Amino acid sequence: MSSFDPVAATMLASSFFARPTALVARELLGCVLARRVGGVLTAGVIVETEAYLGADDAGSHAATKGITARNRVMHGPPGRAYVYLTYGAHHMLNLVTEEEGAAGAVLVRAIEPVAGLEAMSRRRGGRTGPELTNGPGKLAAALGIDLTCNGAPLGGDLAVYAGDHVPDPCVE
DNA sequence: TGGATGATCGCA
DNA sequence: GCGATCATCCAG
Repeated sequence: MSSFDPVAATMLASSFFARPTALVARELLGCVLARRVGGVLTAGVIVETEAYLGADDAGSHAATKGITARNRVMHGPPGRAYVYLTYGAHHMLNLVTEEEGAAGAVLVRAIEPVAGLEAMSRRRGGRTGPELTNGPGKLAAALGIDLTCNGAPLGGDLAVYAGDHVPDPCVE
């Protein structure tokens, strides 16, 4: 019963991502990231995100003066997946934010698996536990995210849903 | 703590 | 065309 139900959940529309990156990153916390591959549904609650504004963030790939093939997706329309391979062995799942023309993306650093645990564990080489998706590269591998998902629009095999009850954010 | 590993960026 | 960098993960 702990399984995630995409039918009852509300999928986040592109308008949700067409907002300030920092805000989207914060709002994404608690949301459910769902991935469907070969009819197998895997999903996890986003527990940690990192906002990458782009031009102002030196760590972002968009820190360069112009738009490169890699940052291209960042500058594109929101509500799309930006998959990036780093260290030659790990994929990073980013969600493009801001409206088209503005660079922005949110890196999903960690999620808590709620559905398709077996599939995730299987992809992780039989590993289990919180370490399944306790890291950027881990969650991408667990969800089966690869470079083929780069630039893929959300709503298909990859989508983000709002939790049944989003906790009231305490203003700090 | 350090190594592995693939792709990308900037410059000549 | 070459060298350097990268938002990490795993093993001992």
